[in-house]
Amino acid sequence: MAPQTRRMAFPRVVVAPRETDSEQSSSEEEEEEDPLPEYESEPEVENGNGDKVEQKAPITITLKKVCKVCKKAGHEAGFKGATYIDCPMKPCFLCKMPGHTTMTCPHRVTTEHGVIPAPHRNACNPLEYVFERQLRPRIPLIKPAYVIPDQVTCGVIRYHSRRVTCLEFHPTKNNILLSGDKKGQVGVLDYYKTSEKMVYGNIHSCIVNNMRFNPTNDGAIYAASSDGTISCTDMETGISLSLMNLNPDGWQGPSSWRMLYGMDINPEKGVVLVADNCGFLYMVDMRSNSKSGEAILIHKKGSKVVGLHCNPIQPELLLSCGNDHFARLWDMRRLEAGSSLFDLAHRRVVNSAYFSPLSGSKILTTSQDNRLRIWDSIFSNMDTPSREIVHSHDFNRHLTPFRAEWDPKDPSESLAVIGRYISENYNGAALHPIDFIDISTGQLVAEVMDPNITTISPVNKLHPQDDVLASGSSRSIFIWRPKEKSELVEQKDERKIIVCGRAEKKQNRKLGNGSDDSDDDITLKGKNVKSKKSVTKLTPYSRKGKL
DNA sequence: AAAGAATGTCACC
DNA sequence: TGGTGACCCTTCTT
Repeated sequence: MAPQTRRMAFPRVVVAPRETDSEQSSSEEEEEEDPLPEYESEPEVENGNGDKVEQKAPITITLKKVCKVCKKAGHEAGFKGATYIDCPMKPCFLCKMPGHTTMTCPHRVTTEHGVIPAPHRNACNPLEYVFERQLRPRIPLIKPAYVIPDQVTCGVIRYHSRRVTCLEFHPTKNNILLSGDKKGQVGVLDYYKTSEKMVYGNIHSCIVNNMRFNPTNDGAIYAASSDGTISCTDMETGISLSLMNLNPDGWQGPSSWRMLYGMDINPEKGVVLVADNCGFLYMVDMRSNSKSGEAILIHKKGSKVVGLHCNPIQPELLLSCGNDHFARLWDMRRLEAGSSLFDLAHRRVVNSAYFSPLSGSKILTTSQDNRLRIWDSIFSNMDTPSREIVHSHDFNRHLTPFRAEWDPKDPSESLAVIGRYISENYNGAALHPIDFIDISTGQLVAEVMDPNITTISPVNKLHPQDDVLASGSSRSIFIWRPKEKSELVEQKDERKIIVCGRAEKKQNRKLGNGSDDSDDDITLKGKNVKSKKSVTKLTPYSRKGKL
C-alpha cells in the first residue's frame, strides 16, 4: 500500500457487508462517528441468534471515519469546536508521556506546569564562592511580588508580509521596536506614533533570525539572516552595510548554502558574534566591520547554532545553543572546538538559551521537548538543570520557534514569558495564550489572550523599562500594555487570566470592510477604533469556525 | 468551503 | 553519512 500521509483528508473507503434491511446512509459525510471500534471492519456480522453469518449481498460502500493521526477507527483526533481532542494512541502532546492525553495531562490541570525540583546542592567550588560574595548581593533576598496588570490593551500592527521571526526593543528610546520577518524585512516602529514606522525590504533576502542594537551607537541595528549575511543598518536611513557574507558565490544549491542564526554583541570586546547552520561561530570586529579570526566549531558539525548570548555581567562568558540538543557555556578567552566550560544536554533541539538579565548567573533554555530548563547558578553544579518546567511550545515548521524570554525588569530574575502552542477553549474560541511563568517555582503566573487573536504567538519580548509586551504572531505584531496604570495590582498566589478586547470583538467584525490599505493599520482596542480598514486587521479569525 | 502550499526536524535505512 | 519520507493543535491564499 502506498504510504499514507496526513494530508489524506477523506475517510478510508471500506467495503463492508451490511444487513439487508439496513438504511442507506443519508449522507456519507454526515455519518456519525462509530462509537464501537472496529465494527465495520469485521468481515462477519452476527445474526439475531448470535451466530456468525457470512453476508454476501448486497454490498454497499461506506466511508469510515478514521483518526487522522493514527488512521485507526473508533476515535478521531482534531478540533471538536474549540477543544482539541488528542489521538489516544499518541503520547500526550503536552508532556510527551504515554498513557494519557493533553486533556488529562497533570501538567495541564495544575498551575505548576510540572516542575522537576532541583536537588539540594552544596556550594563548595571557588566560582560559587565568588558568586556568593560578589553577585548574590545584587539579588534581593525576598522576591518582590510581580506587578502584572489585571487588564491590558492590545495594539495590532501589520506591516510584515511574512511571519514575524524576531523582535527587539530599543535599549533607551522607549517606544522603538525592531521586527524581522521570514522574508528578510526589518521593521522599525514607534508604537506610540504609529505613523512613524519604516520597513526595510532590501537588507536581507530571507529569514531575519536575530537582531541587536549596537550598544555603543544605538542608532545602528545588526541583523543575522538565513541569506548568510550579517548586516549593520542605520535605523533612520535604512542604509545598510553587509559585514559578512557566507555565500559570496551566490546560490550553488542547498547543500552549499550557509545561513546565519544565533547572534549577539559583546560590547566590551567590540565584536559581533554570529553562528551559522553548520556549527561554526564567527566574530566581526565592530570598529573595522570585518571578520576577526577564523570560524570556530562550537556545536556538532553540520548542525544549526540558533542562539548566542553574551553574559550581561561577565564579558568573557558566552552561551550558545543549537540543533545538536546542547546549550554550551564558553569562556571567550579560550574559544576553540571542544573547549566549552559546560555542555548542557537537552532531549531535543534547544531553541534558545539566555543568561538571566541582571546578574547573568542563571540560565533559561527553551527546548523542543516541551520543557523549559533553568540552571539556578552557573557557578554551581551544572550537570543537571535545577528545574524543568513542562510547557507547550512544540516545534512546528510553519511557526517561528518559541523562545522563553526573561523579564528584564524583574529584580528576582524569576519571571519569563513564552507563547503557548496548545489552545485553550475560551468561550468557544480556541485561543493560544501568552504565558508568564515564575521559573523559580514553575507556576503559571499569568496568561494573556485576546478573543480577536486566534493565531499562535511564538515571538515575545518584554520591554527593558516599561510594562509593555511585544508579541509576534503570524504576520502581526501585538503591543500589550496595562489598560490603566491605576489598575495595576500585585500578583497573588493564583494565576491571572488576562483577557483583552473581549467586548470589542463582534463590533469590530461588523465594521470590517476588507480594505487592505496599510497606512493606518494600528488600533488600540479599548479605545476608539480609528477606521474601518484598521479594524479589518484586528480580526485574524481562523477558518475553523471557532468563534 | 475546502484544498494547497510553504517547508524544519527526526527517525530510519 | 546522506537521502528520504513522515510528522506537525499553522496560516494564508485560491
